[in-house]
Amino acid sequence: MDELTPRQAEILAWIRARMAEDGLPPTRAEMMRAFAFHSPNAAESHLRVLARKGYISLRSGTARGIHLCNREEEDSGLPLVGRVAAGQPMLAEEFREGRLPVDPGLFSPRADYLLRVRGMSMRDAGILDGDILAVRREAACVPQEGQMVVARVNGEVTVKRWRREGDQVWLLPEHPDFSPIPVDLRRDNLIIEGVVVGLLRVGGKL
Amino acid sequence: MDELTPRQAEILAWIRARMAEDGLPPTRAEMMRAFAFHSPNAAESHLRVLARKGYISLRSGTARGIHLCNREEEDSGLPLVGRVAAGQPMLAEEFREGRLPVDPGLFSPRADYLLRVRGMSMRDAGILDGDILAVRREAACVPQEGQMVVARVNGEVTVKRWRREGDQVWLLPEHPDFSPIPVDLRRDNLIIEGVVVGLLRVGGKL
DNA sequence: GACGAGACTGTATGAAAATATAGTCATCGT
DNA sequence: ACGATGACTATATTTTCATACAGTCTCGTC
Repeated sequence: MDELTPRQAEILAWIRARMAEDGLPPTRAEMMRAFAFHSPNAAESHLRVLARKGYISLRSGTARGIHLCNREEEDSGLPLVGRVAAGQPMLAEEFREGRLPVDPGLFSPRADYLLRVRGMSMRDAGILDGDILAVRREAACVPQEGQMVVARVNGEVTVKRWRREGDQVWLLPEHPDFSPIPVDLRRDNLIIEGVVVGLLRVGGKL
Repeated sequence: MDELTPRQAEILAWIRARMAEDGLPPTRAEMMRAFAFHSPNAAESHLRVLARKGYISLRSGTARGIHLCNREEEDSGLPLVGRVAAGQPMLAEEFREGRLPVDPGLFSPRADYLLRVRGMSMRDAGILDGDILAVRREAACVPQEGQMVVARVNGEVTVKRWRREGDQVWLLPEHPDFSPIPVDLRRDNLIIEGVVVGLLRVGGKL
């Protein structure tokens, strides 16, 4: 996919906006008016370039025959992250299990990604093995007492309830067979990967 | 909103499909070809009727200026049903708590509606009070052993695990404080309102 | 049996839209 | 200094489209 010049990007953005707004791709004449061109050919040649670079496709001979070639990335839904290896960033490609068609705004605050839960340590909070958590990335922000967080302790990712007493943090499981994880903020490396804002269970063992 | 004739409904359905398929509303000529009309005016007059009845709107003077007026019903997402009173149909307006932007196809089999859970009788299956279940309507179909169902026993709606032994059905809770509900198919009135295909927990007490 | 609504045919017409051709002007890399 | 590229102006030429007008044929109903 070729790079766009600023002008081309501007025009593509406008086309996107127009199509989102009123559902119909623009004509050359409409583009001409919008950008104060004095010739429909200015629009035509821009469309040609955008088509050549793969951002749109044009159906010849048809009115408003402009079709957006969607970047696969900004599709829709949220990325689902599976097992995360120690030391690797959360959203690294290797751990993605795909995307689920979930509206980020379904949760409040909105979710940034989905994480598949392993293990039963949060069973008594109604979170079972295989469940999918909706997670809000809360970069460098202190969680509320009792909030459920996705934390990374010395590289290891875990989902637990948050409790803090000064420099001492406790990551509390919700299952009698598991023990709280003590974290000393002065010694241990603690990263908050996000707070849990929702839960999704689909298929399988309902 | 006026009723449509079968022919009009057929044409509206085709327009919907066309627009979903290739993103562009059809022209009169395209409709003419699709329905083997011999005159573009056949298409034109159908569009006029659909517009008059409020199913579409037409932008005059613009190519492909057809816009679908979305029935609020089939908007998107799924209806969320709250407390259901005895004897009333599941999807009656009175019990709707609104709609959630959830893709029905997120679940498999696909969900038909969402139901908010009351009580803790399914706690040990990871279903808590206030949780939202995705339910697939399974009209007149026998559930699988052990499947979680939304059942209506003598008018009362409940979510339980299904177990059948001949004419005797047991609706099993998943909580030691609750007792199985015995249902005698010869005496009791049992309606399966659907099977549980997913779970959603959003906001609040995570 | 007249009447209107629904579902068309058949023919036109002008505006809307795609698209070609021939240039201008500035910028950038070689 | 030169050619390629980007961003246009200006004018034309077809198609493509929306849309009007004048009918036909078949129902159901009043």
